[in-house]
Amino acid sequence: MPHVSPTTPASAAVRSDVQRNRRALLDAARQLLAVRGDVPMYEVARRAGVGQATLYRHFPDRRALIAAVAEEVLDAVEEEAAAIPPGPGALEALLRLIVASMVRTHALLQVVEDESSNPREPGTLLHGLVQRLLGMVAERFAPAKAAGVLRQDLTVDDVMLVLGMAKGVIEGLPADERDAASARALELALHGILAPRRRGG
Amino acid sequence: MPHVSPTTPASAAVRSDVQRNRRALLDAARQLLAVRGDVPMYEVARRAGVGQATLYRHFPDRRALIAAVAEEVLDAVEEEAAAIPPGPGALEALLRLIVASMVRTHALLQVVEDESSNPREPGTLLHGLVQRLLGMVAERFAPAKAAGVLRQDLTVDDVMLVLGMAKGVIEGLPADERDAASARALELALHGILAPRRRGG
DNA sequence: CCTCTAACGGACAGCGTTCTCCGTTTCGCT
DNA sequence: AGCGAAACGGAGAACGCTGTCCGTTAGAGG
Repeated sequence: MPHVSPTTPASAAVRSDVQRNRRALLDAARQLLAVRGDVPMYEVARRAGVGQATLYRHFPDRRALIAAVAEEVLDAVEEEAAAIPPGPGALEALLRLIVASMVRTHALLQVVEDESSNPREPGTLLHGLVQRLLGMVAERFAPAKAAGVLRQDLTVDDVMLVLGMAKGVIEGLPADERDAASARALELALHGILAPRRRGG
Repeated sequence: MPHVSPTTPASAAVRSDVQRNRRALLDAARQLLAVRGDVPMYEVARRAGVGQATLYRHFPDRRALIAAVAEEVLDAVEEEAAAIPPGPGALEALLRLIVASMVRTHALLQVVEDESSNPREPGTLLHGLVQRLLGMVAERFAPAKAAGVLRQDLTVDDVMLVLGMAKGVIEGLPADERDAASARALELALHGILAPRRRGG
């Protein structure tokens, strides 16, 4: 059997409708996840204009869909982050970027939640994404700390904690208030709510 | 009909089993809500050792039960808060108290979530509790601000935002890490993650 | 144009949860 | 002890959601 039968190409090219549907599903999911995190699967299918079976053929379950959306969002964040000039201020800029993206999709919120719940446990579908997020932050953390921009007792975990804090503010807030509230929250996390100290204590 | 029939007391005293069951239900709910926020109602009934119908007779729906638990927790917080010496530092102490209680029950998390989602909309079952929480904070906010302990651009809303941030850190975290993580988060929110400024900027 | 196959879609089975119905028990009073 | 009323409990109806089944459709190559 060194050759294949006529009508069965060895490795079939991806059919056009498959690509199209996958795109439609991801777009639909992203749009719906922008508003709420607990979107029913059939809503996603409906919005994408496909049957539920198609959805499940592309993504074996709910988590897989969320992960796929989150992955695309992370891609976008990474791309935007690439435009940030490296240096002590890069971490702060990255945080603003991430929080702004969290406002736009609950998929990223899931990633942040997963990070805080089981930081080191692999096996989760989201784990790879958590690692990516962690990596992006860690990369900018070191220079910032070295330059003395950050408190000296700070760890990367603390920075991730800040993302968890932003999550708390965003979720359950009507969409049109998320931007302002999360920006303010990040501002508070960066500078604190107490009056500036005179010295370095 | 100025007098009542023998077997129907005008305003019946609360039957002992009613009181007992109500207590058992609230205790069961509080214990279960300490771990997770999405406890099934029948679990609460089972833990309390009563039937589901009894649960629903006492609390018309899920939200009513949560609200009742939250109310008791808020009572406790208020009592503890009374022991805080008034003054500029009272707000910070109160925040620690509230966050510590949020760690111990998801009922309070619900209140905080409700606060952020519709701060001014009455009608909600939790609205009264939100008001109480808001009141407790506001009471200590003014002195702190006047004493210059707080940043001068700060509003009470910002302080509530800090509670929302703590919520984000707490929820979805395994119970045994909540204390440390939320305390650290509060610390960050109070002082910020950036290095101390030399002057007052 | 024809055929083969992979992909599709709607309907539905299954599940976990909320809330209700109704026969039975318990309380409080005499 | 006896009685009426109120509260109880388990069983189950109703619901929303997830994930699957199978007859039908449509893509791609000959």
